[in-house]
Amino acid sequence: MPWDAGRIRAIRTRLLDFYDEGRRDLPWRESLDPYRIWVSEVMLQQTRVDTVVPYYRRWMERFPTVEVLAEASSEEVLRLWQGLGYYSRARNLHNAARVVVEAWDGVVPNTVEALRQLPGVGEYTAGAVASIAFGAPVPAVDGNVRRVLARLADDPDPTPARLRRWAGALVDPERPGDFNQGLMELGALVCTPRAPGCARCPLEAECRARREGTQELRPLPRRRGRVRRAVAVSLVLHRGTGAETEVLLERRPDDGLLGGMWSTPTRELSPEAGNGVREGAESDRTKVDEASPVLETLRGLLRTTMEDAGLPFHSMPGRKMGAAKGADSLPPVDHAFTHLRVRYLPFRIPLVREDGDPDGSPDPSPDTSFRWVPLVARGGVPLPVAQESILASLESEIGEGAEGGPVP
DNA sequence: TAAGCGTGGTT
DNA sequence: TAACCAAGCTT
Repeated sequence: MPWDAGRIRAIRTRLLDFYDEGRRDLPWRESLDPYRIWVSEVMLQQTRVDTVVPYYRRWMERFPTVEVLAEASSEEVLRLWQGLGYYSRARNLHNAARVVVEAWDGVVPNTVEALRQLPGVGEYTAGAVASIAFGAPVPAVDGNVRRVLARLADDPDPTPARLRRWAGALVDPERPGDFNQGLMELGALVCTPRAPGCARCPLEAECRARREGTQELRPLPRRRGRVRRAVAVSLVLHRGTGAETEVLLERRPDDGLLGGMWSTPTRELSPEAGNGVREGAESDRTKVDEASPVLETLRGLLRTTMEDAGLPFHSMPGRKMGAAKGADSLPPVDHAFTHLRVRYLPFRIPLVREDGDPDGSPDPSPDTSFRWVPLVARGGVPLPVAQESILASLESEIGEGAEGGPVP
């Protein structure tokens, strides 16, 4: 343990003073309601405070209690999370709310061990909720705390177990929630990853890295894996005209990338084909000649989509299986995930309903994951950012030539 | 233990 | 443009 009892007392006092004077006014600091603290901690996982604030306000307006959240549909829950990323957080929070209502009679459990059992609640979140909402003298080690402690102890790469031990010894038993938030606040505002403000740090006198001049080298950056690159074809089937336009969307499986979110049917190119496309791609539209792997992928995607959604090919008069060649490309959309960079190549195909043909473009049967959704309102379904972008370009394309022409 | 999982801001 | 980062969790 790098600090004796006297040092620990000094750290507690100075940190709590710092927090009392400099704490930011944030919406989740307006009450100690465990549910509200819990939601904020989940939203803040790997996400900036400024980004979270508006989401948090909307969430609390719609889901003010754990009971209200538990009764909501997963569709609406994801819709309110749309744009925040890491969507498993929303699914886990929703499921955890149901657990709290059913197994805990609607009362959020007050121990680290019990909180830890809830889906989406790990060691950090359990400690944060237990200390902030319930006053439990337990540590809460996030990225900020890791950085602050690594510098205080001048340890290049402290293990999680060591960090928990240190934080547990330091936490103020009288005000554990404020102490833990103070540690995080210090990391966020003063003890920053680059150019830390040591001159205004309340713990400067206790900081070994500062004394050694190594503060900017602590802690060691986490090495990250390679970012995979991919090219994918997206099929934008639409029917109707103008404000009545609808697009065919598919709900993605609950596990994996963008789980539970809705999307135009999309298929990745093989890695080799994807590389070829990226090398040749310059224009803002995708050219598809007969031998193009893009066209092959689009053909396969079109066929399986029509089959799976139960749409008859005669809803594309004169085109049938040749419909893919008649597809119009929309502008490519480049999107970067944490571990994946995708170039989406969207193609649109209008499905027409001939007079007297009631099966022109029927609704998919309810047991499929497909649905026709109004383009303008997006049907209220949750969409990933890249899909919003694809649908926006369809809107602007359809808007031209419709009433009034393009918007100035 | 390491990889998978989003997005937007900053450098 | 690319790399890096931000109140982590799950498998």
